[in-house]
Amino acid sequence: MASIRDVARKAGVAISTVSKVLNHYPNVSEETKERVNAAIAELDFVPNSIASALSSKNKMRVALLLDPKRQTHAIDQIFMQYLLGALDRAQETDTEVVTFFFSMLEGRSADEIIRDLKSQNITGIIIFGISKKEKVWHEVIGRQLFSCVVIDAPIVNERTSTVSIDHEQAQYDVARKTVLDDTCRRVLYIAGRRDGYVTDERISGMKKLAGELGLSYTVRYGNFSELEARNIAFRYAKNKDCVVCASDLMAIGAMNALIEMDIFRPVCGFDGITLMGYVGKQMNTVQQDFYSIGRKALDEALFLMTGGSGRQVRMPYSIVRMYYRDIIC
Amino acid sequence: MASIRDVARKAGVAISTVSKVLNHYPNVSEETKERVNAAIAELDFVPNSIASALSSKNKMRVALLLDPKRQTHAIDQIFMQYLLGALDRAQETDTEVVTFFFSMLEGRSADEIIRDLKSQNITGIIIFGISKKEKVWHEVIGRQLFSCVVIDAPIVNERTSTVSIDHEQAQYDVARKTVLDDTCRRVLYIAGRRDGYVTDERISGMKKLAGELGLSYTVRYGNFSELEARNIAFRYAKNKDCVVCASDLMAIGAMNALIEMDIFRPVCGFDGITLMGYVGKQMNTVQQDFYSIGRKALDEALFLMTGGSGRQVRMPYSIVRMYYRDIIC
DNA sequence: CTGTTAGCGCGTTCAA
DNA sequence: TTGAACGCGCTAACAG
Repeated sequence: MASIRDVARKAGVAISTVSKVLNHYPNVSEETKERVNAAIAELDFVPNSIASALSSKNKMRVALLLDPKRQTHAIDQIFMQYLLGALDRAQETDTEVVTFFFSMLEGRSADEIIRDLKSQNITGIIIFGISKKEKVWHEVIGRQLFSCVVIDAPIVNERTSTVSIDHEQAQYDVARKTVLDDTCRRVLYIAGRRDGYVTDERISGMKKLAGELGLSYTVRYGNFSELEARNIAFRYAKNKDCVVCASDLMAIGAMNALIEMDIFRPVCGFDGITLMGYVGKQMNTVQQDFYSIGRKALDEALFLMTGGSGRQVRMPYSIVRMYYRDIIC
Repeated sequence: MASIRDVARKAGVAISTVSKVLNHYPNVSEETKERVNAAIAELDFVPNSIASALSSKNKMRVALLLDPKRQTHAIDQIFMQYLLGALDRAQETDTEVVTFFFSMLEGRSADEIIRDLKSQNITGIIIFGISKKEKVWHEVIGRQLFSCVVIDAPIVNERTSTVSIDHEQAQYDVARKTVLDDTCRRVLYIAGRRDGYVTDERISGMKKLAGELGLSYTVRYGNFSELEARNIAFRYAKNKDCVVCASDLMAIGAMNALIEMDIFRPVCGFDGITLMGYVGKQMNTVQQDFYSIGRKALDEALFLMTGGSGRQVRMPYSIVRMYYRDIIC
């Protein structure tokens, strides 16, 4: 691998000059700039990112934090989209990124985690998925030692931004479509987990809709579990006109229960995971939503790391974020 | 953040001495070792991994390469397990890891990719999922400039190892159980993709079983698609006694077809994805398999990076790697 | 066994 | 506008 020194030699300039060209400094004449670029091209030179990170104290390194197993396995698809979006954007913006899973830091104190992160020169953290009782992480965020971006959790401070869709409105939209299509009056709403931030927002959406249309609705917590949703549907669906679920996985569970009970009720989910059926095509739009959130999260992290203040960022969402299938049985 | 110099000062030794105890060098007296460790503890010192990577030319940095969208979205769960396993092991062995997705390097030539990787001081690559026609990557591997570990693809050279389960045997086992439980004679085998490495191995397993038990079997390629499997089942399942699929997703598709046709046939899948039903519990064993493969892959990368020669590594697999459900309709 | 010295590859003053 | 020189934090010879 050619180093910056080789380039300097070949271009007949000093190392620092090459560095300046590389980092788009203002005070370099067009002529030498061209000579340097020519040398770079000829030598196939690529700056060593580690050396650069060590030298410039302000190289951005951000940690991506995922928790695949906290809620349910089946949302891995969503995390993948988050991850893909963030990594893509990281590459575009020339940002170094480190992937973590919650489990890798489990059992450690906030101090230990902070040291660990600092030792890796990490200045920004993006957290995909955090519940209300993740005490340690709330402390890490609260200390404001890193620029943090939290997805789907309303935590904002000087150095922390939150990125998410408007879950209340989204749930409202989805439920509304389901209810109106079949003129339902009694809704069974299967929510996620009590300790999840979005859970309450989604319930609010349901409540709002019920208020507007004068519906009756029952809320039960399915904890994003297919099995629990199934059991809930078994128990309550019969006297309802439709089932609205806070996740596709739970929608599958509910539907299976309906099939076994041999009754038909419209069911709708939320995430738009691919598995939801061959209808397929349009679901990809929803996948895109998660991808976009991942990208946006990285941008927001950069924003914070370059001095921006924490804020709330709302992302758009696809209305296709819904599932509905007639069941013939 | 305290640096190595602070530690040296506080312990009253030279910087290099601190470095030696940090890296567990042999020639350090117990006494100074303790003094240094005390200073480290007091100052809450954590070595800066970037600086260390820059300095020691042989610090291991390995790239994890995933391709979530190549086959089908629903196997994200498997990739997550791979990733988790590899990252966990990386942390345990103090190895730096960078996560990539195929899409991030798409369209680039082998040379460009190599430069990119080299510039990041990457010496090892773990590829989770590669098809026969990934020309560029085959070239990168062939050049033997990196220590490569390829999952589920039989590529071995001086610097390349392959890690996988015995797909032939596994498919044999799974199919055998399905066939024997219901004394089936005619099997519909829905394979994956023609360009997938494991596809042929699995078909061999099916063939071997058919030979031993004198079964008749038909092979069709479902390309790991739920929809295609569904169509195949619609077309061929009627005259068969059971359906053996190379993936759970295809098994779901096949089952749905059977339901719509209102006929019953045993169906079995392969991956053991969580979504496969509430039976659930035991499926986790299979998830473990993927996690273990991820871990093993990282170990193998380290082995190669420290001078080991490429080889084939076989991993054990759970027989629960199967799906079977009675359908009442 | 310990300390001194020289880099690793690059960013960044500060003179020139 | 350019370049020499220093330093980032650490590892790795080599002396002592």
